[in-house]
Amino acid sequence: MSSLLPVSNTALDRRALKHVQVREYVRGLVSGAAPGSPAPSERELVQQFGVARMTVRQAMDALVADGLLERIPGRGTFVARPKRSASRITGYTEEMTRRGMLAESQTLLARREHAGPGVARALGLTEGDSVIHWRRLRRADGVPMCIEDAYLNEILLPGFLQGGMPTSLYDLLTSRGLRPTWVEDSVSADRATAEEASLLEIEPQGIVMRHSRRALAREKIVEVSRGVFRADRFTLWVQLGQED
Amino acid sequence: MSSLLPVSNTALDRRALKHVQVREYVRGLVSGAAPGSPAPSERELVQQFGVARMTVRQAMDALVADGLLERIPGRGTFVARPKRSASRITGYTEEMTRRGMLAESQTLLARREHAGPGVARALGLTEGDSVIHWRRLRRADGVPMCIEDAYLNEILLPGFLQGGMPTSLYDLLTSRGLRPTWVEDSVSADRATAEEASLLEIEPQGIVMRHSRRALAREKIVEVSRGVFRADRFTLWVQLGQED
DNA sequence: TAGTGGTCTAGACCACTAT
DNA sequence: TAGTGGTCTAGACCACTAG
Repeated sequence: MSSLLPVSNTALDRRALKHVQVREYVRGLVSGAAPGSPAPSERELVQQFGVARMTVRQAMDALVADGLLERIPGRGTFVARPKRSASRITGYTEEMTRRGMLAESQTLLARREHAGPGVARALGLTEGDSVIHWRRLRRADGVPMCIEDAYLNEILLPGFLQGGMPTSLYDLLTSRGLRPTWVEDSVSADRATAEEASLLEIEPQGIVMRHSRRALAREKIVEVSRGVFRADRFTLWVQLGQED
Repeated sequence: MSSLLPVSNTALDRRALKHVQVREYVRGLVSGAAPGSPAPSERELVQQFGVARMTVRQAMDALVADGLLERIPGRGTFVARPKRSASRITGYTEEMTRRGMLAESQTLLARREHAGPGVARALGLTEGDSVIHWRRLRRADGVPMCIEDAYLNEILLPGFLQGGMPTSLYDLLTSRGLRPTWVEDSVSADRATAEEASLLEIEPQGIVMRHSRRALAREKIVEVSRGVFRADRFTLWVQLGQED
């Protein structure tokens, strides 16, 4: 089904596990291939790599579990068409960029505070513990879009306030290995307060969407935030996927 | 680690695959067990079932992939603590019940219509195709909460309008094997129209949240809906999870 | 040291698909 | 009939953990 390569091209590297080598070899073949195109058969890979079939199956199992390959009994193994997936967990900058808008932020406040009861509970800390409070006015294509208050667990982010504030919190969290892998969001609709209306440049009592988020990375709460969005310029989109 | 059972208690049923039998046996042991408690060791199961170790590993691999078990090299296999997962895909009835409220619905309209351009595109049909249009006023604990317009692909739901309308659309879809496994939602905030305000029993121009959904089952669009929620009584909650 | 999971071998038979 | 993936065997050696 696929052209046989000389063994020298797929020679085993003694330092790596065999099933990993087979897996990564097949992943390379498959990445970029059109959905439905055939992968090498298991017995073909047994020949190429000189390993047992169970070893090849272990490699292929991983790729099938990843959704890259699809097995069809009696026919072969094929490149799977990408499955519809759930929304990626993003912050404001990434989300607006994805929508083709220019994301800008203006820091209104960035300091260490003692956690009040609400923030402490949300961050899983004790009242009075040190937290980072970062308030920004966030624009999209130059127009005010959102006022965001983020509270961060300072223990997880030492030196955060010294480092010069980044544009994207999520980029920074990613670089520290703390990109959220689970979030709980709530969204409601309300009228803006006078201060909010002024900052967002909307009419007094104008409609806003209030967004709250608790974000976890490595089973720890790294971010708690509240965002107030102009309802006339913001629609929330969410995709949800479920197995079976 | 676990008490040995007489072989007769775990005798092999010739009609079922061995790895499935081992898997379901272990699943039974594990369900309800406290996180962290040990599962039988692989070699123990080899003895009990009289199968090869690779067969036991195949069974355990499935449970590990399901997130029920966790392997710790050198120590054993243990009941994993449940991982935080994404929101379950639900309809109104299920969601309100989950929140501890009584969900009731009043059908305002249920009929076959010819799809307009918007609905046709959303359902992946051609303009003029037959669709089911179902409009309901939905209450929670007796109070109006939402006006929902659902459009359904009639080809996927033959005889739908004849069957007596159910309370829960998602229960019906589930029973027909068409429970959505992927949805795309959008949520925005707005002022109610006069008709909406009247039905929802809120002040004219009161604030509402507009929710739209496209729902897929078996790679086909089964439901397209729009809901208008009273903003004073409804907050949207979403959990999102991501691997790594 | 005994027990665990991780990896790997070299076969085997089956049901199924395509030619 | 030849090839495929699905299942299964009966061993083996390794690194690691715990008493």
